[in-house]
Amino acid sequence: MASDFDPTMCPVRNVLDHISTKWTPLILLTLQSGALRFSQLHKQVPDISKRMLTQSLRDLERDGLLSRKVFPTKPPSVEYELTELGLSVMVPMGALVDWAENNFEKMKSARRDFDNGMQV
Amino acid sequence: MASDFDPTMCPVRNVLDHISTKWTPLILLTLQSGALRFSQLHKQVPDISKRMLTQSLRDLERDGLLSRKVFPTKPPSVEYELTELGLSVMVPMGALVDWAENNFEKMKSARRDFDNGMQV
DNA sequence: CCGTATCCTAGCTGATACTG
DNA sequence: CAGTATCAGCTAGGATACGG
Repeated sequence: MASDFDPTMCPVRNVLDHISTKWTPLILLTLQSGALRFSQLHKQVPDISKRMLTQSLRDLERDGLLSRKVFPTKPPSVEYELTELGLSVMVPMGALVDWAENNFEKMKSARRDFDNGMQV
Repeated sequence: MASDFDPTMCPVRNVLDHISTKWTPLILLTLQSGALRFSQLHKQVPDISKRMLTQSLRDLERDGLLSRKVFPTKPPSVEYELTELGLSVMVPMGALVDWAENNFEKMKSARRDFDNGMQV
């Protein structure tokens, strides 16, 4: 039953795995307002390391969600910008973010109740 | 700069971390059509282990996204069902799933191009 | 300024066996 | 049927140092 299932063929799993990593949503969200350079992103996405920022940006570029433009200035500068595909994913993801902001308190109180042994 | 940021205070991070685990979206999606028993879920969510199913269900229950009802029959049966909060998150998440299904091919071809060295 | 390379650890995850 | 317990492997992620 389960063995005839190939995870790489499942769009839901496959896509969600790529946009639901620790940093990906925050990066996409930050770039939604417009193109940013590496150092700007590093400042605006709290607590991310350069290593993870680079890796996440590469993954997103690979998936066609953002573009990377290198300006051969001195010192070099690199700009990241959402592609059409990247902008399009921000519609549903934006809705999810809105949900998160609107229902965070409900989840917190549900957790409090559960932890206090309210489960019947 | 980054040190004045508390991840537990960030709704986006906090909520997304909980609904974007490996199994959570699939479980929510499966329960969207109605209540299911543990064994039914185990069959319908491909490749999940009992261990992970139990753990994911507990987390979702703790966050108030689903309810757990035990029927003291012999042998016991347990039903899981989305709460109002769980149903409400399926609106944006359903949109994301739709996006995933509609844009999976685009992502795959973007990846192919990238891997073939098309990056300028 | 924009990365890469290397090492290292925490915790997620699966496999397996057992219980009420 | 619906879990729990235990153990081991893997890998995402962080710290640090270095390079173009």
